[in-house]
Amino acid sequence: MSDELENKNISESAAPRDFIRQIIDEDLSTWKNGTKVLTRFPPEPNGYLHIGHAKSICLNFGIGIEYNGKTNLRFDDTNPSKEETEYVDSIMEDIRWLGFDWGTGLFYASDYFDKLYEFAETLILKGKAFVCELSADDMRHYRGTLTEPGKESPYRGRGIDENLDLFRRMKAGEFPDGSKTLRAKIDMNSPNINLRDPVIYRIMRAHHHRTGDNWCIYPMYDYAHALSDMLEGITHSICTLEFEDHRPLYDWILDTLETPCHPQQIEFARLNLNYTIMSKRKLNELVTKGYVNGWDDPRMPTIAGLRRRGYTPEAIRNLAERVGVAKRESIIDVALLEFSIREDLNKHAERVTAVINPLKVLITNYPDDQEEFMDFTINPEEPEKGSRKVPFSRELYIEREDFMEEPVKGYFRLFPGNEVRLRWAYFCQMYRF
RNA sequence: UGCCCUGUGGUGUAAUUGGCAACACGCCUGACUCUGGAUCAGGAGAGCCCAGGUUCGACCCCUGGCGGGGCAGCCA
Repeated sequence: MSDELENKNISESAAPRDFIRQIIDEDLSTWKNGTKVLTRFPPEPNGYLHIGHAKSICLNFGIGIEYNGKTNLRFDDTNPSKEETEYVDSIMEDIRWLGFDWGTGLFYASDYFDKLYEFAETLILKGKAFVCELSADDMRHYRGTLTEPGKESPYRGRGIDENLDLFRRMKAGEFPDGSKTLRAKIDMNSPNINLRDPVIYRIMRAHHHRTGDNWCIYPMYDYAHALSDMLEGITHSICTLEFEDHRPLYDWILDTLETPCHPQQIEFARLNLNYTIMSKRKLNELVTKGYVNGWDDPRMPTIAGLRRRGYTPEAIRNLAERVGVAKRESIIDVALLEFSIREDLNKHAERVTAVINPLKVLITNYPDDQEEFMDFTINPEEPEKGSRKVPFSRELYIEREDFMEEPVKGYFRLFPGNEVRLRWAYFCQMYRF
């Protein structure tokens, strides 16, 4: 009995699994995180979500649902100079509209600013971070190039106490913007540029949408992201390909801090659609320069735009499922997006009829004084939706396109001598016109 | 010319992980007097980037090439 059940489950879940789900299956079988599966969707609130984000949302939240796990929504708000609350509101609305729910898992990277700061001091105490005074320009020169190793900053050898003192004073606001940074002490000779003593804190006096003016130093993405994932106990941190080279840094941060949990970062290829702009920067430009009427302009590939355009959440979710998940960069044909909405609309949209370009038809053998109401099925695929009544009489109108005086080959609609069926009504034949 | 990733029909994604390639979209043909942008039935289209190697046998393993993408923000 139990064997049967097991086999059934196996065969039912035998549908092609993408490599991420395969990794999760494997982790579950090796009991890596027990039975826990916790993902997260971490948008930066600096723009509206677009169809590309939808793929990531469906992936992350989809996994949360399938594995009986959860998915957190975490706003990655570590750069106050470009983030706004208008965006966090729109992002939440769009995710809900797509049909997903983060439950109690709503967070902001800024929720962790205090803890992040503590971790930074710990790094300094461990001799793994130092305060650097190189200018942005100098730092770039010291970094080396893709083919040449970098040079160590002259400030790299500072003592722990001095670093700690300086970092505290950075936080206290004693130094001007850009004058100092806190850097991880890793390896200036690394072939991976992300490991050449990356900046983890910068001084920036900007009003933060949540913490106001409490801080004048803000953590960098790599540092904040790894630790935020860790603090939430994320098991699988799914992101796009361009962060692949950042994974060693992600791991270095958690390993060096010897954190109690260490999420696994997994990268997949983002969605690309032909003829479609998928860059937040460019979409932002379209909006701010007034080329379109806002982020929800129906011409925009944003979730809000698609919604106004008439797309349904189902259609978008189906698209995400159809395009799959893999690591190779690809460009999906918009025809697939269009197919998804046609399919969904064909299945669920309620039909009504209208004659745009009318052509009068006289049913010569139908009584002049009679009128009856025909049942028009609202949606043939969903008969439970019932029907509505439409009058039928001697005189009625059809679409001009449905008639051709001289039919071309293959024309099956009304033409002299031809008999056709009037949908949901009678057959009729044309004698004169 | 450093490091990382990637290379299967037109476009995407698969192949129970060594036994000669499936699914979806698109395309073509036929059927249908009730949405012809629908439905149903068929079909064409890749021999898996290339070259060696291992093996009875490789899309799946090894070696070497070639192609595509990413990385030098105090952005994410």
